[in-house]
Amino acid sequence: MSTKENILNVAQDLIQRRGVNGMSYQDLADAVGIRKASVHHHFASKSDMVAALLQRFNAQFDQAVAQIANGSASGRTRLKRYLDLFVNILEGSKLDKVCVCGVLMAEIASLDEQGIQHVRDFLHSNVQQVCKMIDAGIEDGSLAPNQTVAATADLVLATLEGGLLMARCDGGRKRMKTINDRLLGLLSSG
Amino acid sequence: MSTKENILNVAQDLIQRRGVNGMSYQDLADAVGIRKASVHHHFASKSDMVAALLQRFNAQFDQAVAQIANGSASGRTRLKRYLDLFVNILEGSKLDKVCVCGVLMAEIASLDEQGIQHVRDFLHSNVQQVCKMIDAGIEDGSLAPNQTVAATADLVLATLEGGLLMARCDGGRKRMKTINDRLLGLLSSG
DNA sequence: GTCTATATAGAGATAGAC
DNA sequence: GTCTATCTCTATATAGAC
Repeated sequence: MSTKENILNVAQDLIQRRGVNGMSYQDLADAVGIRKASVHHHFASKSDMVAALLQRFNAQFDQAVAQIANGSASGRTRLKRYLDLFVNILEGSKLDKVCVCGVLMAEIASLDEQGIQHVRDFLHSNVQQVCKMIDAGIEDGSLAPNQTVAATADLVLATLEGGLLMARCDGGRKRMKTINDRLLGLLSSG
Repeated sequence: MSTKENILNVAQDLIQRRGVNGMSYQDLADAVGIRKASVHHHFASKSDMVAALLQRFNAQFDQAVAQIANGSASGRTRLKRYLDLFVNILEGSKLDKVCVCGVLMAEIASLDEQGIQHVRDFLHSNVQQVCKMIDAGIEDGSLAPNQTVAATADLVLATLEGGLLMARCDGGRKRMKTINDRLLGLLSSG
């Protein structure tokens, strides 16, 4: 793995645990095993680094979500798998991880326009994909029909982002699963 | 208003907009119109200040919530009023505010044990009160019966905290209202 | 691509005068 | 209770040698 990728991996982990403002070039250098100046060689400024990280994260996450959204399972099953994506961000560690974009939404004032746009892209892309899953679920009868699919998708994403923060703070993976089960129950048919 | 209260007011505003790590004693001093050393006179350390702020915030919020939860309106109406409490955190300004505890959940790694406990207290207290509203709604028939009231209350809080972050990032108050309407619709009877 | 060294700025915090 | 002055540490960032 290249040093550049290595830096991004460490940066993502630290951001998910501590936030952008809680992570420094020194932290990155220490974790990767190089010097601060070497980190600057790969990413001239911190906002450059955050932008590169978000671009990569969005691409990776989009791919995982697309695989679920375009699957052949029922809409409900696809949605369940999507919810599990977020549960699996929590590893059960002491200072656990949450969604990258969840953290950055809370620190949005520290981002430049490019960073903010990446976070907005994450939201937009995810809402769109969740809409597709819900549409499929209504079509195949596994999810309850409703005239507000976009609002429902927004609700799903809000619950996931907020649920992760809550679960990390108190209750862990178990609490996150409980919230997701309840959400899926409310959206299911029958 | 005392200088101490003044500092807390400014601190709360800044934390809601920028986060704890995005706010400094210098920012507070500038906004209040005193010097950094004077801020330290009132709150020796930053974590002292955050603890005092959270204690005050929880007490104020608890009171507002209790007034709603103990009201005579239907459970559904009480829940609606509770959701509106969160909508009203957003003022429609450029860099808008979100829930204090929503921000701190994202920055939980920067808090000491006392601060973390205050955030947990916020969650616990709010979940409890939402449970009361849901119970009342089931009793009076305005909300749909379910065997998982605690999980539903968790879902409500997760949606509110995540919804605020999303709405501030993109869509504003309108988006927050849409999410809350959808949530209330899913929980309502009939 | 990595290093040492340094510049510059800001952070949280303290001492002591008024 | 507020001030000036200062301490110490850490932050982002750059210059230039290897």
